[in-house]
Amino acid sequence: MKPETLNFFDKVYEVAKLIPYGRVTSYGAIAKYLGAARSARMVGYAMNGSSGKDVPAHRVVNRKGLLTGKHHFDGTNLMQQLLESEGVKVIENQIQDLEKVYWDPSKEL
DNA sequence: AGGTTGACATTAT
DNA sequence: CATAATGCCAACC
Repeated sequence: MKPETLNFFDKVYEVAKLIPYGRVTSYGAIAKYLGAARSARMVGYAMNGSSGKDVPAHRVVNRKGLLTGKHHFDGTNLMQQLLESEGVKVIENQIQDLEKVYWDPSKEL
């Protein structure tokens, strides 16, 4: 039986799960890796269904390194807490040393 | 079956 | 160089 929508979303989940510990990536990077470079918005949309899955959505941020999606999390600063817990410095929803923790699947993979 | 929305990104002013 | 507006693709209602 089909649990849920098996499509672009699942692909996004797969990549999100591949994000190394203490590392972050941007929606556009994942989208590009999937071949949908212009579907960056879809990636974030897909994360909406990440709830209950093994997808570390807290490791996915926008191109600015800003935790734009923290609004969708359970708590208010939950996302930031998770990132800091992995060694990623986050101040005011903004990731510090983004260039250090940035992980591009298209490059690393 | 169609219209609107969306956790972004890019291009133009 | 900084800010603003539009575009994209696919899913959701």
